[in-house]
Amino acid sequence: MLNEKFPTLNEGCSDCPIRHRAVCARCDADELRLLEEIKYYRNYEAGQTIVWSGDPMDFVGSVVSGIATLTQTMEDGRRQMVGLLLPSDFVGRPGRKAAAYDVVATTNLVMCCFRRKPFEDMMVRTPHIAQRLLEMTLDELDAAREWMLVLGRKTAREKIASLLAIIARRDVALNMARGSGRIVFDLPLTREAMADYLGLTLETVSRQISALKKEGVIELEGKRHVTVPDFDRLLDEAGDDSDGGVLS
Amino acid sequence: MLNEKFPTLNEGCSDCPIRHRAVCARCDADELRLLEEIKYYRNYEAGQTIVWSGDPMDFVGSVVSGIATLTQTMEDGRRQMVGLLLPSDFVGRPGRKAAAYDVVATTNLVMCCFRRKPFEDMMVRTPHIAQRLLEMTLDELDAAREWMLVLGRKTAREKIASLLAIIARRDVALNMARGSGRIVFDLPLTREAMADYLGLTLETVSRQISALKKEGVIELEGKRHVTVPDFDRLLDEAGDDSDGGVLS
DNA sequence: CGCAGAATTGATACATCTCAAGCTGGGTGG
DNA sequence: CCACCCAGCTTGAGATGTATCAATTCTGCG
Repeated sequence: MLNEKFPTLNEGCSDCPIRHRAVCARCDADELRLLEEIKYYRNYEAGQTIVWSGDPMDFVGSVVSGIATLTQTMEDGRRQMVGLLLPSDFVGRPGRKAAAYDVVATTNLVMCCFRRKPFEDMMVRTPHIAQRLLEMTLDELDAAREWMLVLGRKTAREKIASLLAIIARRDVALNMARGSGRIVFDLPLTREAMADYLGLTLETVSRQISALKKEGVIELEGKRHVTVPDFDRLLDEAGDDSDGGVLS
Repeated sequence: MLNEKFPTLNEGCSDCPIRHRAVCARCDADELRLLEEIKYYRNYEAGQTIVWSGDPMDFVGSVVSGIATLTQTMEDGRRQMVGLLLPSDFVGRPGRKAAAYDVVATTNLVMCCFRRKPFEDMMVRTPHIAQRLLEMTLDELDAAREWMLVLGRKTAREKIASLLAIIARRDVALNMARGSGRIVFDLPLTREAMADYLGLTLETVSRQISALKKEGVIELEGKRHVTVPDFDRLLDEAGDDSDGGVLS
């Protein structure tokens, strides 16, 4: 594992890139100090499995950088991705000893880990952590339900457009690269991972991406580099309400 | 609205049927007393919509008896159920002013409601409530992810078997009617609601139920009364691991 | 160069949807 | 009391979207 692949991390929480969004977001300086005592960083390489479903999991943590996936696998090998973990997302469930899903790093990944038991103890004494975790879990539940609509009712083309829209939206939020109406980003997933996310085969994913490209909804450079010239058009293909879908 | 349709409710929490499973499960006597001051019961008839997606929602609450559903609807009318609410399940999201989904009573329903603002205030002061809500939300998230596998990867027959297994399991837990290996219950959903849950058409639901019946996996009396002679056989048809699927 | 993993493209099979007709059982009004 | 009605359900026949199987092509890399 080459250290140079990963950003050097300052151990302090105060200038952590996910400080204001992760499970620690509401903690004050004192609480952060307590967290710093039980935390440690861990690096994973692209493709590496972080834990297997059913295996004991003695830590919980936050994705600091990179992308991970949660997937479920049936006995005969059918796979369904059930979560896409982006920076600041939480991994693991307090109170649960074994992983319920396979957790896989799809890019190089840095995690901020807490040993499970000390973290659980701290949660009891620190309402700020539990409050934030509740908020994040409610958001994840909304996202999961949104995805149920995609899986259950959308066509293959709409599924692809929905996924592209999600990734595009995230990149706009991160890079603030508005200005032109064009959105540019790299797909963080292989065609197969996209298929697992969308409940499709990788061939269907490939065909639909080709179709969207041919019709000018997206532009492709190589396999992964995507340009969306007109985001509203993409949303339209996704079958979403044209408004921002504002909840809360 | 005929009162006789609904059970008469003792106003006290102490002998409430969902006392030990709902959001108030961890509350002590003092906390319960505070909750009692802001709670009120509300009855809904089968088929009645409790709130429409997007409408303001000035209360949260628990299902006391009966069954409700959460559904999302696309502009063109495609519908996906994203939640099935059973007794003790929580409705609404603290901090959110408008409903994110349509909430519909599919049977006569009794809800224990709390006005939103007082409940939110109380949550801040009462960790027991927030803790329990976190636990329940994590469980719902697991259920949603389980359902994503069903929607994304299972065949129509497996989907039906999965739904029957869920309902059967719930009834076993409630009625403790073990003894013979036979499980008997009534479907609380129409074919159409089942279709909305499973991402199928109602015709496909009907055909698959007929097939399972013809092959002896289930027995039917009328349209709704189901007998499962061999639960393991049903689980097998659902494509689930044969073990109990024990998590946590 | 040549290999391997990732992706594309084609031909065909098949599960589910769609459209359509008919059935069933419980309730209602004549 | 019976005929009718209607929502819920079943069943059939044909259309269609996606999966499956198979052959190439791309791309980066040792």
